[in-house]
Amino acid sequence: MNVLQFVLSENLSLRDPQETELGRKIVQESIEMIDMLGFECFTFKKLAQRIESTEASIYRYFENKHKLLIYLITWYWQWLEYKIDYGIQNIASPKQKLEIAIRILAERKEKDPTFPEINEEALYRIVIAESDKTYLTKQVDEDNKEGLFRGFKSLCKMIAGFIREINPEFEFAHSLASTAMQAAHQQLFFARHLPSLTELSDSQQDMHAQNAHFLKIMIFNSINSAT
Amino acid sequence: MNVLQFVLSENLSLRDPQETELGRKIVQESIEMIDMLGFECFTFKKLAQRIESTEASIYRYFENKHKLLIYLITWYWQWLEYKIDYGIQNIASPKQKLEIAIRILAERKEKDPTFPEINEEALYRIVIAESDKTYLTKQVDEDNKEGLFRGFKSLCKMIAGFIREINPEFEFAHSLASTAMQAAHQQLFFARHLPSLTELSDSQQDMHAQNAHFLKIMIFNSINSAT
DNA sequence: TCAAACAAGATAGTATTACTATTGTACGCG
DNA sequence: CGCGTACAATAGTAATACTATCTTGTTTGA
Repeated sequence: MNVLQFVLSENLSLRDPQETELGRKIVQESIEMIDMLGFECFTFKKLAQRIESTEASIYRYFENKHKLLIYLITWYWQWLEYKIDYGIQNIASPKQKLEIAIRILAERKEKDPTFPEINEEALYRIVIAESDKTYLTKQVDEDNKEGLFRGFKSLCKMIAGFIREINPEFEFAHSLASTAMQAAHQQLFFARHLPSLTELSDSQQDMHAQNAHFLKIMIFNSINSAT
Repeated sequence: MNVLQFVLSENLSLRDPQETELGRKIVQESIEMIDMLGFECFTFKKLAQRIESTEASIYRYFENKHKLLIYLITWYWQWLEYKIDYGIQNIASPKQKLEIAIRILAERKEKDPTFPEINEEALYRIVIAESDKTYLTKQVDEDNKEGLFRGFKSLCKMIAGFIREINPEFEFAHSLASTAMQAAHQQLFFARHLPSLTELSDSQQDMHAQNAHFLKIMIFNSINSAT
């Protein structure tokens, strides 16, 4: 048993994959496979072969691969929120809290021994390349009603809260927070695949620090604007 | 024949759809269908039924539906660039040029009689909901090598150019430009489907003006930052 | 004017995907 | 002992994303 585990929305899975051997295997191996193959080429059939189980068995945990993806992405956002929560303990200054949040958002992700079953580095790549696909669908409204996007929304609210603490007059706290959260990942994708869209470079060592620097400029200067 | 037509990359289509009746129909009707069904539910078979042609005939114009989507999105970015080019005629001040670009980027899109075959309003909705899918794939690097993303990159470069005219010291011109271009559409998507992520509201009349206002705050304050 | 070239319709076929349904079995618990 | 749970095994289906081939009708240019 784990020391810590996140409680994800009930609607995400048919049965809690953290509770059984097979469930944990599904989560663990699907991260590796989606990272390697990309979400479109990833199928339950291939996953079943890899974990030496059957398609039907996987379907008992996740309604379809879309829900599984949302499950993984949600886990990621909860993890980040947990890290930020932890990071701002005993810090009173809202500016400092926001700075810490940005740093954690942008920093390179490494294995977290608290969650031995999750390959956070692979999951991070999945978030960068696939997370938008969770909501860019025709069923977004139904999925949202079921609370499937709480992970992202919750962290956005937290960051927007820091922003409003700094300047309660600022009228676009949530817009700025969501824009920054998206940009944090998009810029890394661009750096790797469409480098002419960004100043970040995949080859530079401090890419993640540079990304945090960019986000800080964008956020802090926007907050204290005379509107 | 049209007065004006954009020259899109050769690699986007197997044969130029602007040249034939069938080609124009494919483009025209695919816009309506993707807007209505969403990209995943849209198929060449359904399109063929609608235009009373055959799947095989459509495949003679576009290798697959992914390329067709890129074709449409590219058309959109070229159209925006053309509108901005037109809008900044005889304007010398870089600040003003950037302001115009932001306004055009964020404003509500209406039918452009210059291009009678294209339903710009539907295409705009497609860009908002589907454009990220053009590059969030495992073949992004090959597609990029073929020059399929020139439309987006070109406009990004243009906007980054305005930014650097205003402040040549600013080190994240392209990052800021790409972030703003993405945010411009994302915020509208959020306003409609995930309203807790934005201050914009689908119901407010001046949503697009508000969006432009948000982007201006973000961009102009970032540019003149002391780094 | 005749033939070659091309556009596009008609038809058929394939591998894969995303499921659903049913049955059988091994294990643990009261 | 009997019951439920977990899961394997197998089969089947509709739809998708193509590919291939053959035919017809139209244009064109020598």
